Amino acid sequence: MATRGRPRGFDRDNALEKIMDVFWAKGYEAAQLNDLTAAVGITPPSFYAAFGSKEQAFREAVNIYVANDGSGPMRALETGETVRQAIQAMLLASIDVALGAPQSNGCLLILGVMNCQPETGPLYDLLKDLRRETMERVRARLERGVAEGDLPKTADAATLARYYGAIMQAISMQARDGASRRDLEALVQPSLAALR
Amino acid sequence: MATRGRPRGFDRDNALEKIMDVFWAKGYEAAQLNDLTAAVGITPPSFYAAFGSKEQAFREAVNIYVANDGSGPMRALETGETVRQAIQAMLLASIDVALGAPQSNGCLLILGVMNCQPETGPLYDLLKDLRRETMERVRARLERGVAEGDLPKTADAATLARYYGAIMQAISMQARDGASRRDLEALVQPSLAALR
DNA sequence: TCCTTTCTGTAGTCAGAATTATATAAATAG
DNA sequence: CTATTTATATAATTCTGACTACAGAAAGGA
Repeated sequence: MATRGRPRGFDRDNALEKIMDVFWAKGYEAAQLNDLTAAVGITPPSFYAAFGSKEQAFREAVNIYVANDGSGPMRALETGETVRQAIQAMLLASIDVALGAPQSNGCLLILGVMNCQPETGPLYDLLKDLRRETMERVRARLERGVAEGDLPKTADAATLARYYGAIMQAISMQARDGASRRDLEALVQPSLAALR
Repeated sequence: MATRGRPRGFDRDNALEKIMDVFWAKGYEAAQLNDLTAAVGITPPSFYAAFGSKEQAFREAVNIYVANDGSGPMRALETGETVRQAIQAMLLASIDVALGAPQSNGCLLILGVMNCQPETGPLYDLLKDLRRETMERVRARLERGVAEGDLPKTADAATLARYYGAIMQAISMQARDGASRRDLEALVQPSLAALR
């Protein structure tokens, strides 16, 4: 059962990378099909044959983003001896992600779908769920910190997890507003004061 | 030189309030002319005769937002004996604003124009400038705190101002994501730890 | 009263953007 | 070689959403 029919004239994975870059740079709604097809170097019918629709392409792009470019902060969270080191590493990795965006700045999961168009609701929810997952992983790490004695028994892991989720969102927003690496790194120390 | 011609059939200021509510709830791009005219109860030609264009209407809406609904945090900043009290009052006022939005949630200045459509660039910059102004007022208050001995001489007012600007942005984002008042208020205490 | 001015309602125009119909090209299976 | 299958390119189609032409209505001024 070899491949039948005319073979695809481009590499699908490679194309998906480029599509993700466009979504990352512009967000879902501002990324026009034009931009997507131009970035890959294909025409609309090829795009639809390969990815189904703009929305499905976005979902796939989010998947590879989570697996690759966007995975730094969550990996950093598992490094370090203490909670404080882990959180700090996560925040610094968030800054890397925010400044590493292709054109614009900020994290795809945070800024990819902001508008409240009725039709983009499902994609907004998709990203919102991923943000919630992120917060839960942070909470798990904080709870471990409490268990290991890094944090006092009275520390509220859920509250602090929400707090550091907020800091990461703010990093992306300020990166979008043009903040420099130095500006963003200056947010880290103040935010770590909450761990005392 | 009394008024000439047929008088307008609606109250312009009242209409502008309703227009602002729609922009606040949906953001600039998601707010369709349909929504705006329906909220006021007028037809498109009346809208254009009174406000010029969607963009100009948005600019006017931002103006009255800054003057009225959105003014709470900056007024709160001037209250309180200590810097800490002032900042805390400002953050709590931000929560009021974020939760007081008509339908959706969050601050108009923070979430009103998120997309990077080329044509919305000027409006994005308009809001970005207002956010920068906010940060500068916070910095001025922090500098006063240093002068008055509320904060150590070594405190970096610019960094802390950026930090509290970030917290307010995060409050709006989390409100948009459905956070409750309790959730948002839980962000305040951790963020105040940076003032020690 | 008649003219000028300005607003209002109906019903469009116009541009932009996602998606697709049709014909053609490039591969495998028989 | 022919048929079948799948991809591609050109050129629509379709829909949405900002904006407006035109005719009629409501005021003031001569």
